[in-house]
Amino acid sequence: MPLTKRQREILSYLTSYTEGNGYAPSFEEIADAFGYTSLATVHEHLSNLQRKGYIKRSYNESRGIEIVPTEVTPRAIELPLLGSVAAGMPIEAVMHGETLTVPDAFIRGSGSHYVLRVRGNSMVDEQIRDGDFVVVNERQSADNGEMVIAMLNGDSATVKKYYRERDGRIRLQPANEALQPIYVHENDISIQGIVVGVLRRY
Amino acid sequence: MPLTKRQREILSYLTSYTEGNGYAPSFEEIADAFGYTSLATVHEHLSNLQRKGYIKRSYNESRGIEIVPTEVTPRAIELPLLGSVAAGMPIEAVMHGETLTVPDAFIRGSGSHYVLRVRGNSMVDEQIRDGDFVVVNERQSADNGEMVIAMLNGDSATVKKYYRERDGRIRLQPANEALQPIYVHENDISIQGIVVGVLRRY
DNA sequence: TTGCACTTCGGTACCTGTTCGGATTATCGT
DNA sequence: ACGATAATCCGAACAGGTACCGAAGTGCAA
Repeated sequence: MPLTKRQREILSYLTSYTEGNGYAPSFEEIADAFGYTSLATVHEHLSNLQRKGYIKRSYNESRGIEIVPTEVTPRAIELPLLGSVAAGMPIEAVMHGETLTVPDAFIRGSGSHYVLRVRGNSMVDEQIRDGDFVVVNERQSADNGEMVIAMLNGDSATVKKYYRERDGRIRLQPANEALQPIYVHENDISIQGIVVGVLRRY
Repeated sequence: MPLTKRQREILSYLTSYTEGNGYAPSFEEIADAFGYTSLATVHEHLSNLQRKGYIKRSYNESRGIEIVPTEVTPRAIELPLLGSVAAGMPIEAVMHGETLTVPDAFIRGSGSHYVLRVRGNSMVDEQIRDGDFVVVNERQSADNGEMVIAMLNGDSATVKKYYRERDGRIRLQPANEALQPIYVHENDISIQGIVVGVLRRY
């Protein structure tokens, strides 16, 4: 049940008053706040709000207005689960339309996003383990220290930390003491995106 | 039921207006936005949108347009963010109605769930770091090896791995080489829930 | 029982949506 | 290519709500 402009104003006055004082305003206070000279006007508005289900009222009770909590629409986005990525392994073929729902707080500004499943333990020291899902923001470039999805020679995708060194040399640093960093020239690498979030299910 | 170009334009105007103002636009506002000189045009478009099931309208009611929730509603749940938990620290007071949206794949069967923010590095060896969000399934008991939110002596909540040893003795194992396990009797501990998921934002 | 706070009643101006007849321009099946 | 159907638009008359008022009524509690 949608509200009119006035009704929305009144409702927001009710919520802010109730939130600030711990109890609902009286009819007279509402009338004052909106410049009404008749309480009948207040009564009518409240009746309409009640009819539309935004508040509940108890008959003839002073300050007997209760705001019905509006059910919040969960803000989330379905992102495609494009495949798996591991040290030295290519991104597997697109899985048949699988998706993962991700809180929208994970999406980073513009650009498209997708989800990959991490295979292997090359990033354990960055607290990413085998089987974790990483949310990737699609990009062609990265800043130092960011975690990137990088493709080498066009056929081998990995997740690594990105460090630009001198003369166009790039260091791809695994986060696992047992593994060595990879050094490549910037022409031999293509950044697929950067990791902006991690999800893990037990 | 597909929409025409014009209908889609109108529908997107409706959603953005409604989202921004908290109430639907009036016919006149719609007419202004699209340069119509007759409200009958607006009326007809809205009738078509209603016939195709994209909006609902109440007869003769001011701003009585309701947008029907779109096709693929992302499957997610808003869980309350109850506070922080750290080694040896109590769960902080309930934060004022903060929530975090979580993919519904994270919820475990029955029982209520909530979210806590992890403070400290007691679980780094389990790939949980300072600042991560853990999804907790509310429970009174746990199985060996599960990660639990445990409260000791009624005032100190921690996240640890749970191991039941003999004679009712419980070992709460941190996942950090630098920290020692805690041994308690099962009577001195209350399980708050078990960790079923981890979320991290970079 | 007295007063305060909410309720009901009648009434008005205006705003907003509805309906109808009509016209032009796509769109689509045959 | 053709005719039917739907979409897009207009203007004007109509109908019903919204937003307000003042005054009298009612229920509850001090």
